[in-house]
Amino acid sequence: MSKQATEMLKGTLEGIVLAILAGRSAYGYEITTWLRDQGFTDIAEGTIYALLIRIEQRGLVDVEKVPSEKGPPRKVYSLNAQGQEYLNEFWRTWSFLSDRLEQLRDEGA
Amino acid sequence: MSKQATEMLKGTLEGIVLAILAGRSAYGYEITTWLRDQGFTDIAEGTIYALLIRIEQRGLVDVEKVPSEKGPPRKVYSLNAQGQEYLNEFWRTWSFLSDRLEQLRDEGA
DNA sequence: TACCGCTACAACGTAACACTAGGTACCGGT
DNA sequence: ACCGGTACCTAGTGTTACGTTGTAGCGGTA
Repeated sequence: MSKQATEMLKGTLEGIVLAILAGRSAYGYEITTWLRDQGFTDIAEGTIYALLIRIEQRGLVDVEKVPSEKGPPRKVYSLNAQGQEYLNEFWRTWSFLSDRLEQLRDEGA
Repeated sequence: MSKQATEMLKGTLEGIVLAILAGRSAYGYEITTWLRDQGFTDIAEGTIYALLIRIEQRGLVDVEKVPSEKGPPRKVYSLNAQGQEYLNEFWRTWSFLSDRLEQLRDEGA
């Protein structure tokens, strides 16, 4: 992946995953494949798992172990109230940044 | 500053500064105050200077020392061809990310 | 003269995060 | 018995923004 994309993902990837979980519960492998389908072809699996553990430890998500037909049991994550609040804050921060950047791109100054 | 904003700035701040320099030449202190005016109230001075040194070493900007009426001489930065190309790449990367996020926000999934 | 505040730049160590590159384990089909 | 797909996890590395501190020139003021 381009170094630009890597750095730009810092902070936003967390928001992306939380936003996904706001729509529906999901497990790590599922999120990874979904991201790949969306065009994030170069996001490493390990990155997602590390991120999920982080947000779990921060208490932003609830976890449930669900046995799978194939392979080891799935850890299904779902956004809880605290996570929703954190996600709202994320959208506010991102909107601010997004607005500034759009302005810069249009005005050229 | 919120930790979210801090992380989200990684990668984007560089693009922001390059975008500013695409519009006009500027020196560190000027950029810092401009950013503060734009609402980036918590960006540290040291952060900007470190960033400017980085992009200078990568050859994205040209530098000219200009004596100042007040204080030490200014290092005036201006975007060169390579920097412009890098900036274009930045916009492409950012557009991709921005599109995905807008989609997530609207669909809620 | 002595001091303060503003301008302008730089250096040092720290925390957070995504990446690379592995590893473990379970299952079905050949 | 083996391989590929599913599903999860860990250790170490590099980049980046932050906080803090330091240097230095200049103008105003007491």
